[in-house]
Amino acid sequence: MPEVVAQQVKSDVGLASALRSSTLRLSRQIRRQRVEGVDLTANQLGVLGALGKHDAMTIGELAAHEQVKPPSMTRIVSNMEEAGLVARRPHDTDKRQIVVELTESAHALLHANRRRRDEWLQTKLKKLTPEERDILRKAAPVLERLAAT
Amino acid sequence: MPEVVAQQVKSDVGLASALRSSTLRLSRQIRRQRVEGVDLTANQLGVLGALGKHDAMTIGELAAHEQVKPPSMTRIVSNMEEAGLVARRPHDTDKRQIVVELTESAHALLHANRRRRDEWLQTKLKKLTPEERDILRKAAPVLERLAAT
DNA sequence: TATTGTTATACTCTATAACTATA
DNA sequence: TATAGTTATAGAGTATAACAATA
Repeated sequence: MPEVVAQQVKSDVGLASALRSSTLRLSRQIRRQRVEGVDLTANQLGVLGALGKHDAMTIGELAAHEQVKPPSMTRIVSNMEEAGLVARRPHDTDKRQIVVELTESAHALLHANRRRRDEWLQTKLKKLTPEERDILRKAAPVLERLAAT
Repeated sequence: MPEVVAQQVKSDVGLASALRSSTLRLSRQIRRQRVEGVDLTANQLGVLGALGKHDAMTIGELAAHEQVKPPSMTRIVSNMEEAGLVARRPHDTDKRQIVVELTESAHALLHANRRRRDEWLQTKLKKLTPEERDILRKAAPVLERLAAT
């Protein structure tokens, strides 16, 4: 019954509720799409994503970002280093700190994951009507603004 | 530079990419909003959500849904039972199976979480322009359709 | 003296294998 | 004989406490 949905969405309460449920559901499906053969833990994926954005971070920064304690992050980074995903190097000025960076293969993995998810989403978008795609095209910049703040 | 965004979104590739990144980012922020004082593990939250949708599920169904092995689900359910979130009862016809249901307080918790997230989203929506909200109102049913399939 | 990261140790969570009850 | 759930045991991951190096 699309009328019900449309009516709910007229109010701001209904809009928030509709956006919440569809965003959460869609995100779960997107997250499921990733390159096979490489199985990482949730925290490893988090570190990968954080380093993909911030380029270089210290152990402490990564621990705070992923909400784990420093000793745990030491271990996580060590495992990822063994797997060839990250590299440690000394901080430029503060010799106590350790800077962690992504390796080339980790960058490639991130890129491949992103591509796979986009391809999956594209096939889903193809199943919509042209009018629906138009609506989403207009909504995309708004959603980006909503997510950015 | 909004022009760049608008131009990217003209193609289906750009639309998929924009939807992917904004959906994932927004969902992370939504997930962060929840009632305080009640800290549950990811799997406990998953069980809570699954039971919220399907009302009553067996241990085996929950294990498959949360992608853990039956012995792990036995433990998860036992912990949640101690916390007063779920209750076990025997299956109506098959005495081997155990049916798990949410307690009243778990229903209340789910409801409170949903409300908190909606309120948070509403304050974010208020910061948009009326035109942007209109665009989202039109897009909401499309997003629900996209997430539903 | 404070801070960053690591090591040592204990605890929690999950999986595999074995067991019990029911189909 | 097969299936659903539980129990026993081992392995992976995280946290707290103690430690080393540097600020």
